[in-house]
Amino acid sequence: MAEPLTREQILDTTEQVLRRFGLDKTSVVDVARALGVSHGTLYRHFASKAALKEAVAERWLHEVSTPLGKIAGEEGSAFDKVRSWIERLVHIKQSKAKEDPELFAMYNALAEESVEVITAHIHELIAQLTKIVEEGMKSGEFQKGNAHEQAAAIFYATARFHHPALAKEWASSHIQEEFKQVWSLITSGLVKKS
Amino acid sequence: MAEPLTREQILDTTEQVLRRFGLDKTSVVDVARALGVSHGTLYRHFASKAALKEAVAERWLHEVSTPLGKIAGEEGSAFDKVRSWIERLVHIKQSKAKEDPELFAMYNALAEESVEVITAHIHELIAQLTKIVEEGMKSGEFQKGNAHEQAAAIFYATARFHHPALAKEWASSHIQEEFKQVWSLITSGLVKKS
DNA sequence: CAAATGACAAAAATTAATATTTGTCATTTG
DNA sequence: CAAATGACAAATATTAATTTTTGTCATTTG
Repeated sequence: MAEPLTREQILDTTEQVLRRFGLDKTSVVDVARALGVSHGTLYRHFASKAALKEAVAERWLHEVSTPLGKIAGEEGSAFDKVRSWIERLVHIKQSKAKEDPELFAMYNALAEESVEVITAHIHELIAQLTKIVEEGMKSGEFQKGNAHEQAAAIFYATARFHHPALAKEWASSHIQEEFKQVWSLITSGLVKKS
Repeated sequence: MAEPLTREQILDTTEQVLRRFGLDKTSVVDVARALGVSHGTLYRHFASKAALKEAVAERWLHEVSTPLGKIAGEEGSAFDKVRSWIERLVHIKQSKAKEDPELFAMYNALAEESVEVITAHIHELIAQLTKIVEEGMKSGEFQKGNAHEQAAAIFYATARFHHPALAKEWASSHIQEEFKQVWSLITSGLVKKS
């Protein structure tokens, strides 16, 4: 307690308080109380409540992008990797949503308050996918083309299964099947090969 | 005014009042006043305020499904038709959202209150698409398979461009390009043809 | 007598007074 | 003297009293 307050300590405690009280009911005073400091102190570490929430959102999104980045960095066929990557993304989002829907909704609301944080997160994810797609184009597994555009297309074509705004629909008993069908459409294409 | 009140008259006026006052500020009394009747009268035509709103939502969604149904019924190549159908769907949604975002949000909120109405609407749309896909499979334009599943996959893979929950993202300057890339991915597929 | 009314109770929403929260900064503490 | 405090004003949110709204139904109207 005599130690100086760190940014990570504040973020840990902020998350705890947010989980207990919820996004709307959490005040800076609540966070300060949980840390045993005055609320003025928090303003020496974060410029505003918005900046504090932004930092929490950023950290939460890194929990998604970090394991995915590992998959993108592995060895192996690009086809297997792109499939693992997307399936992992879908699984992370859907399992968080299923385990604790309220908490999932709260973190998403938190993230939505910080457009820039979300934008950076999406760019990071598409950059990871781009890397895999580039490999697949080089190895001859995938059709040649603009890897970044192709990666974005894969990401957006699967949005139904990982975009938080569509989380309500993940409760459907067909969602797993639908993902498989979309994935098959993306990989094989609609049009008959001549 | 001596004429008996019709269901369509009530729905027309309800829409007018909703557009003026908004979803939250519109009461059954407001609608009755605009019609020049007592609010008790409306309950002889609709079981509840929810039922009245449901009927408005249903009518609004038919404005989407009706023109699309015409495309599905036309003559011509299945490939052209599936493309026209999806492009039309995307265009209807995005232009409504762009022209009057508040009104678009209101009608969507209205529709979201009636899960069954939305479910029926989506089923109708996918049934239309299924018809086109079936033709394409018969004519040899498309790969053979389960037409309904394939239609659903096309619908869901393009959700980013027509699902109202994602309307915020349609303002992006890249949205048109992204649609083209997703469409090309869906038709040609990611994997290199041997 | 079919269609509409309007008075009514219960539920829901609004309002305005009250209290909390955010953000600042001069002062205090170790 | 760097780090933290706490008193303060302005902005925001909560609460509880008041009003409106929903839905019903016995009565009225054409």
